[in-house]
Amino acid sequence: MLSKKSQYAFKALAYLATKYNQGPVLISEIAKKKKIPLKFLENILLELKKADILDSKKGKGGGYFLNKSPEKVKMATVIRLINGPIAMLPCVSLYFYERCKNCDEKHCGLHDMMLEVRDATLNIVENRTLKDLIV
Amino acid sequence: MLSKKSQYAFKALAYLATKYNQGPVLISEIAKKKKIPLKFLENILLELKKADILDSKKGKGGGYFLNKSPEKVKMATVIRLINGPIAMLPCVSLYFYERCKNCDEKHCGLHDMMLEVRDATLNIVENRTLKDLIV
DNA sequence: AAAATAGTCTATCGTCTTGGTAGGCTATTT
DNA sequence: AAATAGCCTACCAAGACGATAGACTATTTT
Repeated sequence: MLSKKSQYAFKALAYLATKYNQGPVLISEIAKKKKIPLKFLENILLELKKADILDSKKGKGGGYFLNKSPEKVKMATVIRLINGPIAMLPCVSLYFYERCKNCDEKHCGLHDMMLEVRDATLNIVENRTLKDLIV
Repeated sequence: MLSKKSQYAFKALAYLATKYNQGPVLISEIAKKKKIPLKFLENILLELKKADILDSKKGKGGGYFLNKSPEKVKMATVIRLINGPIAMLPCVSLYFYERCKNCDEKHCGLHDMMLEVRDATLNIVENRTLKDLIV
């Protein structure tokens, strides 16, 4: 399951995507329009900024805005950043890989199955972007 | 990510699948062979029994055993029982559905995308069984 | 320069989940 | 009756999750 934080992140990003190239948007505006707790949203946006997905401007007329066009931000990137691994097991994760203890990956049915699930999922989230969030 | 509990469950079930129709297997045997904390495994097996996946026998010569043949136990069933929802969002879950607050499912890009992910995943885990865990 | 604006940073907090343990109880066999 | 082996209830520590507080810094306006 995606955490609430991830859902908030996607709502905020979708909102910013609709405002792309229209200047900075206030955290408070996003929080109000998307009904996200303000201070919680602050943390999320900051994290997205540190990952170079967003940029910000301080002072009057400031706010947050997308650092690149919506179709350049992959869903997979955001999920990994805010939610963590996409795979169902560490031993089949690309970005959060960990070897299985007491289990030979070459002869593990669970491993093989979860690898399939991972690929099926990646096939979607690696090929969708923030642009697809705007309906 | 699958919880450690789920991974233990699958290891235990895979072991019991290899012993299908060979009489009861001691919890302690499974725990030892699969390196699972004994008391924790007790809980897991009991849960699987209550869900009619396993059955047990008390007293000498007792133990746990599969209640039906390995190919009749779907991966999806076990995941839902031990791990919870398969979908990434409550609003696209079949068995744990919850309506989205402040979000119209008919016009939500995230919803549509997560529906795709869910279907891709279900397509695998609904069509694989414990039999596929044995290599 | 001062005041206002708006993001940044650090810390904290209550609650729930996760992983695991303990110990007694009950049913079945020998 | 004694031994075996699963059943049940309770508990606990650590960490994750969702959220909040408050002080700090950078930028703009007056």
